[in-house]
Amino acid sequence: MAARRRDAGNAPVTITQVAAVAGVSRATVSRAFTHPNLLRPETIARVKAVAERTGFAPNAAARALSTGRAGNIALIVPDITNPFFAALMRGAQARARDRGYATFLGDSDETPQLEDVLLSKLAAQVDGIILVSTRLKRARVEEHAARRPLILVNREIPLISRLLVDTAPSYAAAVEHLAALGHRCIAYVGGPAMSWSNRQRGEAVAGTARQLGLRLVRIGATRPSYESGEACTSELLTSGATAALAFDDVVAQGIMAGLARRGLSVPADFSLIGCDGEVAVKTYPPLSSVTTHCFEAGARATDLLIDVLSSGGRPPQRVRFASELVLRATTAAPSLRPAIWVASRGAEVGVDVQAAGAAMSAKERAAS
Amino acid sequence: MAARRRDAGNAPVTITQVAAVAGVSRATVSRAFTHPNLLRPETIARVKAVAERTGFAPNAAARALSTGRAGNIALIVPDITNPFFAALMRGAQARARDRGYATFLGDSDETPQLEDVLLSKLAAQVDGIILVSTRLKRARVEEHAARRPLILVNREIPLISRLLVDTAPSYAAAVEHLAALGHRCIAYVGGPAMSWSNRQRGEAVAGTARQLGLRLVRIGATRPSYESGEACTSELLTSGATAALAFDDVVAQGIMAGLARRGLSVPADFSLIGCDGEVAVKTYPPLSSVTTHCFEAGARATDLLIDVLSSGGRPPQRVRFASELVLRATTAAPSLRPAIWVASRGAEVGVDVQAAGAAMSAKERAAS
DNA sequence: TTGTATGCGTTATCAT
DNA sequence: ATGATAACGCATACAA
Repeated sequence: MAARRRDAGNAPVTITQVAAVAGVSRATVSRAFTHPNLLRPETIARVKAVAERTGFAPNAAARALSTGRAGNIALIVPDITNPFFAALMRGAQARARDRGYATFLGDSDETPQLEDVLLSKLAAQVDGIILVSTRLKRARVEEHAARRPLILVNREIPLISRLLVDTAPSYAAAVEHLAALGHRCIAYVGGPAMSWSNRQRGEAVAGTARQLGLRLVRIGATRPSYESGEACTSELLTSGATAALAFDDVVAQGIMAGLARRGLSVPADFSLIGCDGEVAVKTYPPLSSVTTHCFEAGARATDLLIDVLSSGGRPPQRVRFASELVLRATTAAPSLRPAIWVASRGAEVGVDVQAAGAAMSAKERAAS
Repeated sequence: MAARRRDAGNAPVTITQVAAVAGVSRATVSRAFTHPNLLRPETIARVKAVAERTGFAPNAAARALSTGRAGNIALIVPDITNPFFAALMRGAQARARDRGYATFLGDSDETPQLEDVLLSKLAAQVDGIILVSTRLKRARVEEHAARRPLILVNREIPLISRLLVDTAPSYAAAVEHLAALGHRCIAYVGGPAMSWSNRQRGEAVAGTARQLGLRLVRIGATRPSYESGEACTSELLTSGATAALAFDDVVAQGIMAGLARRGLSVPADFSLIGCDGEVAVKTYPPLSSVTTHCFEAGARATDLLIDVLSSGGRPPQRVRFASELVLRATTAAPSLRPAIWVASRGAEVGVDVQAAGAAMSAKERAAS
């Protein structure tokens, strides 16, 4: 029983106490909050007044136990600090709030194991789950989906409702844009191997490059991070490519820094295109990028989940979400001087930049 | 009653069913999960086997109702997409998971009203709340704190436990650093008026500037965003300052872009220092910045809350969290040519950059 | 329009 | 070491 926990003076006030004070039954108090239309206005007023005065707040657990509805959803993403996921979460959470749901947050740190743990723990107290860019293997996702209503964002599994941010046409357009500018050899700097988005983007780039007779080099950034983007720069430069499409803005931003450190300027020496649009507007020069409307996508994901919840067992939906290529200031005709040549020259000229970089790291190390 | 909801085929399996199949009482099943030490190993094994086979998962609502503990905490922040809060959330959520708690996410979109709504709705189903950088007025915070255990991050209210990321010494050091470089007039580009951090930083800057005989101009960025940072640039340049301390990295990043658009280079023409450290390492040149160790701060905040939860009514704690000034590559001796002069010259030279910017906005508008 | 009675699934007390 | 049973606070079918 719970009574023994009530040692503290400020025990939460319950429906029973409100009923006693207001001189009505517990059912009436309950109805005053959940079905006001069944009650006389004056009764409602009296009950609400007492509730206000006593500081009554419905016990969520009791309500959930009684109704079977928790009024909660869970949102599981690989990395909150990635601006794409952050914006998506923001949209999803805002919409959920507007529709009366509270949102659990799960950050899986890009690891399938943690995803699995989060999924299991959160499933117990939510009505449904939004699983974003999951790196979990299909069978495992299906098992979880069998237990709780679950929708996917950016992952394709036939019998599960899903929202797919369709970047393929935009990546194709991006390749065409680069070709039109005169680029003959381009690179795709990819993201996580298990990522549906990465496969989609890679295929769109490869297909279009083939059609247009462009040479394509593929470079892998395992985790979609600034660091891995920057780490790709050397490989990018030696590859012979004069332009690159990155898996996302964060990777592109890393590449921009890598190029700048080598004395190369974008887009004069190298052209670059990212994806998502959150970081892109904040770089200098502003990054040309495939905009995915992350915030709206999050809101739509919540809508889709709530649809699924209220439509007991209708066939799964497959919602496509459009993206657009937004040209800003990081693409231009290929440089006449090979970037790799400029870079090696830049290494000499830019000695103090490099040195400043090294000194800085030392300081950073000391500071942390 | 709940039975009528069970029309679907896959009703969740309960403790009662597991008990029946395993040939034990419900109490035993419960104990197998919560107090295994009270049971014979073979009994535990049998129960767990049945649970596994039937796919039993404890009903969180029932458990919460019975124990009075939800096993949840809530985290309320002004803006998830701000890298400081994103990193903090990540740390807080990770620690909470490790300590057996699930985390609700609330994004208040920088508005006190929404904060209030979130606080009220989430309070019902959590054991405690972490309220980050709240813009709510003190009395309101105290009311909420009276209902549920609640801790503050970066807000000072005497009787409530709080974690304060102490950036004052680092801002003071930053001012000293600029003075040592030879700057005589500096600017502080502030953040939200209701922000405790903003006040703290502003005072540290003002105090140190006074001590050192520096002229200080204060410029206000209402919301700590890239856009408002960029919007401050003109005012910054006309102010006569040769260096600026920003409220955070995001604002500093906006200023960097604003300067770049005017043909000014950092740090040659203008020195800049930000705060937080997440964005700072990703700009070019890398931004000198006060590192707040956001991730660890989040983890500590969770620890503090759980402390408060388990220490029924001990006196409130006040935890200070240190920060450090990390010098990267955005500060230097003041330019001999006034920045404002370079900027106006840059406006002519950089006409195509400006034009590109304008064209870009048009495209962006069309795309959205 | 309101009251009465019952059950939601779990945990904890008291037996055995 | 295990079983029987009474709460936990609320929502609803049913009665009035």
